[in-house]
Amino acid sequence: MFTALRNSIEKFVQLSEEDWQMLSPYLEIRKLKKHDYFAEEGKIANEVGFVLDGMLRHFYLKDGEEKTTYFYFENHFVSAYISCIQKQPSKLSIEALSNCELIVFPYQKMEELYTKSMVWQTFGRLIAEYLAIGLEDRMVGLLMQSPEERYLDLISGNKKKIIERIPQHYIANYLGITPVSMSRIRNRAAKK
Amino acid sequence: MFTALRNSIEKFVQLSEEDWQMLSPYLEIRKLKKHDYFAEEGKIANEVGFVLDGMLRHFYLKDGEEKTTYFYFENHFVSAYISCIQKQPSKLSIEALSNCELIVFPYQKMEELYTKSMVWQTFGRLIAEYLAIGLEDRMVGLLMQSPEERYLDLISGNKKKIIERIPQHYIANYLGITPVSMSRIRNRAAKK
DNA sequence: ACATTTTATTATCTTATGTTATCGTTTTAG
DNA sequence: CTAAAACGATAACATAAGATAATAAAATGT
Repeated sequence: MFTALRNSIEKFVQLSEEDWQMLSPYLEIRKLKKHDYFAEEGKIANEVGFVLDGMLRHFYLKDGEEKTTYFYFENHFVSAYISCIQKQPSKLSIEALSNCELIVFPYQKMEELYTKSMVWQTFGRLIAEYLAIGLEDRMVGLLMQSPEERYLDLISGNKKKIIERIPQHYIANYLGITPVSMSRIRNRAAKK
Repeated sequence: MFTALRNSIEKFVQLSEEDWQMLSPYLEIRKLKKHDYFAEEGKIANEVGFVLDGMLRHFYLKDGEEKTTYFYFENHFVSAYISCIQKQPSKLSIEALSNCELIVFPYQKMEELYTKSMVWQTFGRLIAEYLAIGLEDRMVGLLMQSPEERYLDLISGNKKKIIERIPQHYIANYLGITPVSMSRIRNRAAKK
């Protein structure tokens, strides 16, 4: 039932049966319809999800405009993690881009596990480190590459699937450019 | 002697005398002269530093050019942390911008403490979370703000000190623009 | 199946940025 | 102290990106 989640956790730490039992009673399945929200700006988030099926985006509001800055896919965690950690109202919203099936558990429970078990505390550290590594990578791309380089990197590489399944104006946001500009980049790239 | 470090650690976790004794034997003072390196691209980093005095920058190489993307100041940790975590050759170098005095300890020792003590494991998690929060913030700025907005944010706010102590072309790198462009932004801003 | 909404491309115009180079000024190193 | 290097401002030009609008195509909901 929850084996996909367990497998993903075990990429970080090895779980004894006992460890797993500490978490599993608090897992539940949640289905989201396209356009449903998993987290909302202004609310303090306290849930962690794991995507069994579907995809989601997270976005910030600036001057009334939605700026999509991240996507979530199958077999990955999804959460307004920063809001959970800081216990501050979330600055971002998370919306389902398709019908989704998630495993959900309360972040509060996670924190409880941190204090009860060294294995879970370690997991918490490794997840945060993993997050930081991803963010650093992304930031370096934004600082050191041109929009065109970022686009070309995205459509090659292992994230090719991203570009195929997601509306382009969201991708444009993700790359830090306007949809119009991205369309031009695509045009230029196609001619080469 | 090492109280500044201990105070900074205790902003994250409370240390018993015993906890502190686990780390303190491995601390040493290191002095760097301006232009000395604390970490070098291509080498696997395994040191964490704490800045007692001075400042440093970290930079990546792109097409033979140095791109400065972060600065380190007094009372903050400095490390090629990603390289330590991943045990992969560092993609960045860290250079002293002035003569510096650091407290240094091996990251390996940190990892050892993680396994030996829940307090230190917790500290490891909180540090990584803190890092992730900072990176997320920075990334959002890069994605959603114009260079000019980023510059204005930088010179207001609590990081004002940054701009005053650091050569402008490094700041320009940090903001993701060229020194020339930043000079123009300064010019425009001054006229208002 | 159809009307509506969303999405992507293209064109035009404006503006900001990158690139390269020059020129004082300041800082640095020996 | 002096020569060399680093630094910051500015100019000129080319390029790319933002803003806006029009249009066509695709996806969506009823």
